[in-house]
Amino acid sequence: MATIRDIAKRAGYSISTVSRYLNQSGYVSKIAAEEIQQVITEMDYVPNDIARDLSKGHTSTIGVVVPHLRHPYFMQLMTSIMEAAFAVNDHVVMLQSKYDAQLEVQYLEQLHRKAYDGLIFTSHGIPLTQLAAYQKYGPVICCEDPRGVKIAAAYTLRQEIYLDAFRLLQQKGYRRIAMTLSRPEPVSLTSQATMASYRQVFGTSPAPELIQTGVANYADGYQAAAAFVQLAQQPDFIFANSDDIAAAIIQRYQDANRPVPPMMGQENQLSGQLLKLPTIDHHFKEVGQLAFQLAYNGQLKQLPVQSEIIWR
Amino acid sequence: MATIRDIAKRAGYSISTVSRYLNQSGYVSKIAAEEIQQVITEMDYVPNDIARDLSKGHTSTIGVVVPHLRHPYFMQLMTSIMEAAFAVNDHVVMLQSKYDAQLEVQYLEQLHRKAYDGLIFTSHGIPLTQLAAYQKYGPVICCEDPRGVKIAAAYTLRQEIYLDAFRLLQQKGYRRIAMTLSRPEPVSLTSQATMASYRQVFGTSPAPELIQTGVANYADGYQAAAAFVQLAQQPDFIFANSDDIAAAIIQRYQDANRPVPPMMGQENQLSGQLLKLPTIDHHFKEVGQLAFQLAYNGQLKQLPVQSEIIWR
DNA sequence: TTACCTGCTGAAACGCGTTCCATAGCAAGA
DNA sequence: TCTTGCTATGGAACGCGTTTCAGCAGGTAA
Repeated sequence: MATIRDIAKRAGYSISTVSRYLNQSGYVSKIAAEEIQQVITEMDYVPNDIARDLSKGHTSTIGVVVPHLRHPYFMQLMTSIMEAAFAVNDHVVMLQSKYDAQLEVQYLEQLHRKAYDGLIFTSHGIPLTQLAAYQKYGPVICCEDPRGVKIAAAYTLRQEIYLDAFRLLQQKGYRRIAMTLSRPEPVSLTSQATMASYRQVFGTSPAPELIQTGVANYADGYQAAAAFVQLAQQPDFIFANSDDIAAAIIQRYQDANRPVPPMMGQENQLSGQLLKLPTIDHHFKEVGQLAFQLAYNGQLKQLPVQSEIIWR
Repeated sequence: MATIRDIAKRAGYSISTVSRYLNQSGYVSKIAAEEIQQVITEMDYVPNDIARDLSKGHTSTIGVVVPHLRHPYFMQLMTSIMEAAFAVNDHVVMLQSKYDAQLEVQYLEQLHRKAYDGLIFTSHGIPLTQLAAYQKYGPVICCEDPRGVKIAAAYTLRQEIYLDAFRLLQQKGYRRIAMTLSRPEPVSLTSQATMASYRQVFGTSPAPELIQTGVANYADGYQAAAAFVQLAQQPDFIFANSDDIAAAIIQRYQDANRPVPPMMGQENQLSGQLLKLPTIDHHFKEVGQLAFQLAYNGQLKQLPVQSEIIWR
């Protein structure tokens, strides 16, 4: 492979001049430019990006940590982050964490090692403070309410929208509300927000038999719904953690030939549109864009985004 | 930031010894190892990945070119490629092409510039031969039948499965079959395979009013279905290019209060399962894995994968 | 005693751009 | 005529690891 030195030698100019020509910076005479270009074409030369990165001290790449891609939440975030990165010619590498603490730390260490210019955690298993500690090595952005932790963040105001949602349900007369959650309460902020909102609106915790945790996808939902179907006293409403999961629950009720309770989902997914389910759109597109901006500029801001209830 | 030279100096050993210690290669005495480790810990040192990449001459990163992420085909491929890359500690960067020739060439040039160790095209706008030409700079893998072009490939045998599918439909007595396609025939190999198979089984091309192109997602499908709904002579079967799109078509028929023709989708998506639609599973998971292997090993093999009709 | 091997270490070259700084010709302004 | 100042260009250091190779103990087999 030809290097910039080969080009310089063959063209009869110095490395500096060739570099200046390549980057269109500084002075290069027209004649020099032409001669250099000729040699470049002849030798099929292109500068080596790795060397350039080393010299510049950055990679124009940001890492996005996702537990997995099954949940549309991550998909939507990924997509909008990519879109934003694309606009400024940055690269995005997807990093799977599976909520594995070791992997998450590994990615943070890679930030330290300059493998990325910044790191966005769409979700995480290790404590937020630990993420924050790595900010000395580069931008680390989380996608949740940092609640006092000094870390860059772009996130939806879940608590607020859940309050609104439960108030709406209360107002519509629902009292016995079943729920699915992705991860149990102490671990997941989303679950925390959901439960806290419920308690605030209804004054009590929901009956334990009305809560199913560990529900992340259609299959989980179908499985979890079995518990609801069996209940002697049926819920009068089901608050699912995604439209797909709501769809799975409906399926299970139908397969069991039982009347399907009214329900709502989240994420405004295709399945919800198909089944005309009410849903909550958390505006993840905006969250992703903001997260990227924070990573790109290295700002330590915290940017909340408003969610939206879609009733249908 | 501390460098390996700082560590060497402070520990009183040479750079080589530190490097050997870091990589657990060659000889390092126990005492040296301990002293070096101590200094590393003190100075919070980690080697710089960019420098390492430059030295090694590769990035442990492969690029995956996707037109967009809306189509689940790309999602599934991406996911399985990532999964495979993850297993060997490689990184995956997602590259959006939007079928833009300029962008595709840009990514190929980046391969030349060593930004990636290999490049997987899940789809492409520029000719396959042009992709093939870049193989001199590194592995370039396509995800379609290369039909004689010398390029690494992992792909599903679409033509075969479409033949099977149309034969099945013929056998079930369907004769007036409507279709949705993502891109018009000369551009898209998938569309080509679909139409060729149709012609081979039924002896003629389908009536033009039964074909809708440019249909890539739910919204497109809903739109395109309007044309079918209006037809005086209704199709007796609809062959959609994805389950989601089939779902959209059903929706449109229902919204228009017209009887819904039987139909099948592709991709074995959630919507298809929900609506109990027959479908074709193209086994993209396997395709993605194979594509990654080819990129990783730099082999110039062509690996076809069998699809599967799921009738329900 | 010579030959050779193993354990351990360091100097220096290498990978390949970018950038700072110095040098120099030449023209316009003082 | 002497400064400035701009255009052009080159030398060399720099970014930071990896790797090759030479060298030097101490030990052992021939």
